[in-house]
Amino acid sequence: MSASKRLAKRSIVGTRVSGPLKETGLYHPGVIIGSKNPDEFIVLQNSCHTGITPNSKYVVRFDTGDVREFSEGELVGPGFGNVSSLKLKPKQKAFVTHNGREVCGTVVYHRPQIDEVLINIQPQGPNEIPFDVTKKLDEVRLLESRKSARLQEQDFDFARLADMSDRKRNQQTASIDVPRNNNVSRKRRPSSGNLFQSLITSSNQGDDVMDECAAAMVLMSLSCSPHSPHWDNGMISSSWSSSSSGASSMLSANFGTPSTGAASVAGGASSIVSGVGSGSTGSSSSELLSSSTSSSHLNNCSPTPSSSDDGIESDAGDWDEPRKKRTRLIFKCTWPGCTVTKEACFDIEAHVRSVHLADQDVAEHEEEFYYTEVEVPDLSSPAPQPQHMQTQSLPTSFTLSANLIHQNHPHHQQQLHPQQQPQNLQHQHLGGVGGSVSLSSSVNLSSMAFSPTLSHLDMVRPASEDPEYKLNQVQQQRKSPNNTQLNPKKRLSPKSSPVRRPRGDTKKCRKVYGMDRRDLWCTQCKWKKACTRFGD
DNA sequence: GCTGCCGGGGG
DNA sequence: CCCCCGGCAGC
Repeated sequence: MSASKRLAKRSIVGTRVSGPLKETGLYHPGVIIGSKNPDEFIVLQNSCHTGITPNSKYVVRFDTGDVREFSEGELVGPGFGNVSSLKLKPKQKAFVTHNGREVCGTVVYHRPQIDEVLINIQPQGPNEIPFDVTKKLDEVRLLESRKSARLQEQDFDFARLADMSDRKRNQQTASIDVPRNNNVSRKRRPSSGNLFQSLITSSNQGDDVMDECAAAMVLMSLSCSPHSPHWDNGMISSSWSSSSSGASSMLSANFGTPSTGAASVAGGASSIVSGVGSGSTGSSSSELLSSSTSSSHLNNCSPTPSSSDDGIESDAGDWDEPRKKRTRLIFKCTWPGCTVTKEACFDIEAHVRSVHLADQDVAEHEEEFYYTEVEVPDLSSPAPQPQHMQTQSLPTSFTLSANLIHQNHPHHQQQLHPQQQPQNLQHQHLGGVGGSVSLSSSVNLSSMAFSPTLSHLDMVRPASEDPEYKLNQVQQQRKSPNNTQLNPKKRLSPKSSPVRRPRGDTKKCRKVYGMDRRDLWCTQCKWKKACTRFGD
């Protein structure tokens, strides 16, 4: 039950998929680097922006470097098609598990009528010889597994796994639970490992979609339309800044409908809602983060947060376009007392690492927590400077996104999957449930509420358990002048007092069933863990 | 003292 | 991953 095992929500960008080359019909591995959706804006205005329409095109960069577009149905991968629907062609590169390890081979033949795929496995070592294996189609993968299965699991919501195992054991809930109280419940709705997967799933189920759209429309109409002044002026920029504005407040008020409503919307449509700010749910940055992340992939350490991207989450970026031209970003060291600013992320990282972290055994990318982007007027631009564009510190969410940008900076050898990064960060900086030290003692909700999130998972998960919420807390703390914990090691110290979960006041298995009927307890109660059956 | 549950450890 | 339990802390 460690926060470090949780992952942040994900965007479709970065998802590994396999797509067919028209020339050969063979599938090749690649990564989604964006999407194109001609209907997007219209859909958005209708407040039913699920990010998916039948016309969605996904831009996939093959591992070979080729970039191609595919429609949803063409792709195979998490959230997309399944190999089981394919007829594999000879010479198709495929991965299967053989003797407990993943091996790579090429398809010799595929006989769908008997569900048999003969795969020739190439030798993996000098002492091995090629051999053939026969597999069923659904045992064949077109994508290499990422790391171990364990690590793969960690890409998913850890608590979900616990829930699933619990559910498996109890077999008492056929449907997905909705948290009764999103503030303290440890129990989360199972979250898909892939946003699109959940979106598509709900789309396929059909009946949820309209409800989600309707809910989103209600939420949207409560605040403002895309045409409203708030929308045009305040929201986007406030979403990028820590400054307060009426629009933001309004958004937070109107969208801060915690779990009761939001959870029911949880699946696809919440991305709509979250696209305009999830407000006081407190989780703030996620999809904004994703947006920047996707941009970062394309722009490689560009200091511009929302460079244009055809990706599905680039809405803010599109609207941000006019502002972008009038401001620029510099990188400011946030180490207490240090006022160094740099033009390039590379430079500021070098500064932090060499000056502040030089004598410390810090984790990789640790330096990323010690600088932030600052938006400053771009004097080279002739455009007038609107009032709300005074020099502003960007929200922590953006700092994070910048960190993600840096992940792809050439000087980082380690090319992290964008989805892995939040976990990485969290792992390094959050000690346990509730975060380390006094992270949750003073949470500046006001600024967090302004950052929109485009991730529907925010709406599902209690804000307090949102990884990015915690990251925000970390960074809020770091930015706070009252933050006296200068040494990251101190922050990370396990000695630091974790914030204990408030004691639930509802009945627990122990009370309900008593010690003599311990076999009726939920697994968690048996294990002296937080009760999942009567969780608050 | 009872109870909930976190963190850690064994298998 | 399953299971157990020491120990902390709220009540």
